[in-house]
Amino acid sequence: MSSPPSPDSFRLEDHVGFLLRKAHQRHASLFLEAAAEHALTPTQFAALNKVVELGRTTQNHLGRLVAMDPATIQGVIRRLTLRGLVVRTHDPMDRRTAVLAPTEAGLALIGTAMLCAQRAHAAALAPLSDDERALFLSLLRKMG
Amino acid sequence: MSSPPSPDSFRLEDHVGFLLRKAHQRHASLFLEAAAEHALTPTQFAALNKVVELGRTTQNHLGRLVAMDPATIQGVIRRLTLRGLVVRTHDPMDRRTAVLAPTEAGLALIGTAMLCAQRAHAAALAPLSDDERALFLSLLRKMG
DNA sequence: GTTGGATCGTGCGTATGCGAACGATCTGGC
DNA sequence: GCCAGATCGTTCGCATACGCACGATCCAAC
Repeated sequence: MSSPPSPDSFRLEDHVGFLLRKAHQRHASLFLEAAAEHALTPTQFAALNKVVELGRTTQNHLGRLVAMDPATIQGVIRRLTLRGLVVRTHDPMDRRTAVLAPTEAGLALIGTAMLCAQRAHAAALAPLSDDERALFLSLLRKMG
Repeated sequence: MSSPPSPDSFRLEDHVGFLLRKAHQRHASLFLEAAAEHALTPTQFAALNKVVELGRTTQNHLGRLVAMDPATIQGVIRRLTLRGLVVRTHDPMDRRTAVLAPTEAGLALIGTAMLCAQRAHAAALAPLSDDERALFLSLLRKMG
């Protein structure tokens, strides 16, 4: 039934990938603006937020929770550690792992950072009505 | 009314930014799998697709259409040029610009690449019903 | 206890993505 | 004709993002 793709029928602007890329870029831009005072990226915030929530985790485990592969989470944690927001220790029971925990500075930062995240969240969803927002979020969650 | 964010009330998993990042990653992964035969990234496909559609464009103009800033589109076009999918010429009327056009190889590739893109599109939307897909896409478009 | 497979973190290479600064060029107003 | 400001493309630096290969370590089965 569907016609084969051709320069005439194919519309890049109707594709999920393209729309997701644009929406993601837009949120990232809004987040960086909202969190400019902390110079935190959305990725760094996600990682720091999870470290605070868990109190104590393994690096790879954290990565799985925030959807970052081991190579990516390594760089993110390195930058958070350099800024003194997270500390890395070692588990004598498993010498492979890097155990992460928030520092005082990390705990002090996360509160206002959450406010920035919520501003970015609201700004990104601004084009939608309340009903649409709830719907959009539930559909996004289904996309897993 | 809303309580201040705290480690208790704040849920990263409910935030647009986090969900958008995950959904975008998922689509990118599905696209790379679907287009593995061509070794095309979603970004490269978007750029190539638009070059074919337009036939002839300026580099920055193309970048605006596919939502890539000048620094990004430069690298994307360089890689497409190196692979012989796009040619860069110059407009004698405006010697600042780089005029882009698809090559024969680019035109030959785009057809099957579109099929790959549609497979990735369908796979990414697989968790949603038909109605949900249409709804999700329209909401995504509103997010601008 | 040894060993084979799994897991952890790291390093490298490559591809987006963007801010900032830059030289080259065009354009409008004079 | 000239000049101020805009536009074009490039470069650099930094931050995700991921595949791959690697050494170190753990664990389970024997």
